[in-house]
Formats: sequence, structure tokens, C-alpha cells
Amino acid sequence: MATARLNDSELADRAVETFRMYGYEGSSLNRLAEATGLEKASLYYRYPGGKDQIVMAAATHVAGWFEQNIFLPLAGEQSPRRRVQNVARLLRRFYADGTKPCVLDTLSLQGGPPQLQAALQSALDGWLAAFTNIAIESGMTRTQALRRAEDALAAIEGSLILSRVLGQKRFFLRTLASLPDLLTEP
Amino acid sequence: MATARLNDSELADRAVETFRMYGYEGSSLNRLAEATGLEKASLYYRYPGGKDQIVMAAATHVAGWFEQNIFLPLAGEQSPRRRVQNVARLLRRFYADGTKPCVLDTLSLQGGPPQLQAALQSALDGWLAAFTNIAIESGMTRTQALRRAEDALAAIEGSLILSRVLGQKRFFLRTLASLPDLLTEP
DNA sequence: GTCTATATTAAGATAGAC
DNA sequence: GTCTATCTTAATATAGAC
Repeated sequence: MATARLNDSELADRAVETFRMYGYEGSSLNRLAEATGLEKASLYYRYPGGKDQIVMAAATHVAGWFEQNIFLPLAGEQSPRRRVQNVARLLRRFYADGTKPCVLDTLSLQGGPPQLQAALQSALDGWLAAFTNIAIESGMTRTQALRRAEDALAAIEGSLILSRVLGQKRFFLRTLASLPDLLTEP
Repeated sequence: MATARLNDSELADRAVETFRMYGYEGSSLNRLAEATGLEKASLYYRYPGGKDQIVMAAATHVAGWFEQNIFLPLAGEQSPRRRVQNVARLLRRFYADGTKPCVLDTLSLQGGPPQLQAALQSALDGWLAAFTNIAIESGMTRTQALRRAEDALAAIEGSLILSRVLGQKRFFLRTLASLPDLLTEP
């Protein structure tokens, strides 16, 4: 058997980059083929279910990224504040200083397979829980911590839109800078 | 000359509804025809430039809606707080309690004509200016007012995403409820 | 001004060679 | 496992009747 040009993780990663920029409907197989360096037929070999299977693999891959770069670091050894600072740094890279959209936004538009919405919901739920937990650990009540987590998530997603539409990174970067206080100062 | 089934305003309104749900790439002429009740050929008669012209008309129409339902009410006669409460009510209807996405989000993805991004940027700039002005009028410094306006916009856009992905209106509704304090309490 | 019918291009998807 | 070639369907767009 011939060896694959890209492993599943690299392949899903390229797919995520395409879906986050163009959305589900805008991510044609031609664009996905170009982004991955594979021909359309090769994509069908890797994902017999076609575009729907590719987008689900992309969603799963992003959920894994959240696991590694948000959930795990937030459950680490350092002080809560340092852990949040670390996560903010990782988020800054993932969103390229606010120049790249969030898949939770992009892929939650109408269109795509029904399970996709469930996958996005699950990923966002996990993210909210991770933020809530670090806020509780920082001394907040459950209610207050939940509220801070929701505000933080909304601020991240909202500032990404402002940064994208106005072409200015400062909105997103400022939100990241506010994260430590928001999540760890009761 | 035969009389049009829909005037330009009604037509643009249906187009906006389609674009906000499906984005630019997902809004095929078939979907636009279904949403407007016109055949594709009739859409080309009204908009010879095709889909690109339709999306620009939609963007212009939304900018007009902002003018009428945000800028003008915020420059009204009542107290600043009452004016913001009024705008919050209008926003609640426009976003259907947080169940419908914002075109500034949906249409700012990759794809579509280049002028579209300029139109969205201009609409968002106007919205920010209107929010900033009411905050200044409420006694804030220019710097503080600008900051509050940006935070308010990001909170609106971000909470719309949370509400959409998690299927819960409360995120968006809570943001609307916080608007009067955010924009009029120094 | 809107329609039916049709042309043209791109999208999603498969077959079979290497 | 990836490719070229091809099929089928849907998309954008136009022609011409009413």
C-alpha cells in the first residue's frame, strides 16, 4: 500500500483552515483539494462520505485542538492566572491575532450535515465548562463563574467579528488581554 | 409596463433574510428566487449584475435599517437611557430574540464582491459611532465612550453566536438587557 | 416585469489506471 | 493512496414569449 501524503491530522487541519475562511457552502471540493494538495478523488478515498464527512472530521479535529490547547492547560499546575495567560497566548496564535474566523461561528450557519451542529454545540459546551472551572477555582461562586465564562466566550467571538470586519487586530487582542482578570478576579 | 410584485425595499429585505442565514456562498439564486417568490430570470431583470448586485443591495438595505432603527432613535428626544432601551427593543426584533444571525458576521466571510467588505465596514463604523455618541452624551469621556461602544458591539455579536450555537436565546437577551447600563452609566 | 426554456460553467461524486 | 477522466447534478446566466 502506498503511503499517504498527509496523515489524518494534517489533512483535517487543512480542512479546518478552509472551512473557517469560507464556511461550509463556500468550501467546495476544488478549494479543499487545493488546500490539501490532494485531488478530489483522493479526498473521496480518505473520506468516502464526501464533503459532509470532511466537515465532521474538521469539527472533531477542532474539538481536539480545544482539548489540548484550552482544557488541558487550564487544568494545569501553575496559578489560575498564569494558566489563563498561557491559554490566551495559544488562542492568539490559533486565531492569528484575530485575522482568522472561529469555526464555531463560520460553521454554525445554515447548511451542512445535522450532526455538525451537535458537534459545534458540544465543543462550545466544553469550552464554557473549562472557563467556568478556572473561575470557580479562582474563588468565584458557581453562578458568577458561569457568567464570567459566558461573557468571556462572547467577548472572544464578538471581538473576532469586529477585528475581521474592520481589519483591526486590536479588538481581539484587547479581549485576550482582559481574559486573566475576567476569569480569575472575583 | 407591468407592475412589480415586490418593490426594491421588500425585495432587498427578502435577500437580507437569505444572506444572513446562508451566507454569500450558500445563498444560491434558487434559494433567493424561492425567498423572494420571483423566478431567477426576474431577479436578473431587477439586478442585471446577478448575485453580486443582489448582495450589495442587501448590504445597502441593512445599512438603511441601521440608520432608521439605531442611529435615528439614538439621536432622539428622550433621555439617553430610554433611547438605548428603545434601540434594544428594535434589535431584539431584528435578531428575532437571538435566533437569527447578523449580516455583519455572515457576509464578512471570504467570498462575494470586494465592495461588500467596504460596505459592511462602513455599516459597522456607523453603528460604533452611534453607540459612542450616546455614551458621550451620557457623560463619558470620548475614550471611555468609544471603549463602551466597542464592548457593546462585541457583546452583541458574540452573544448572537452563543445563542445560535447553543440554541438558547438567553445569551443575546441578557446582552440586550445590559445595554442601557453599558452605554449610559459612566 | 415576470415567465419558461435553455445555455454554460462549476459542484459533488465515481470508475479505473498506476 | 493518488491520479486522470468522466458522470450527474446544481449553479450562474441569457433568450425570447407573454
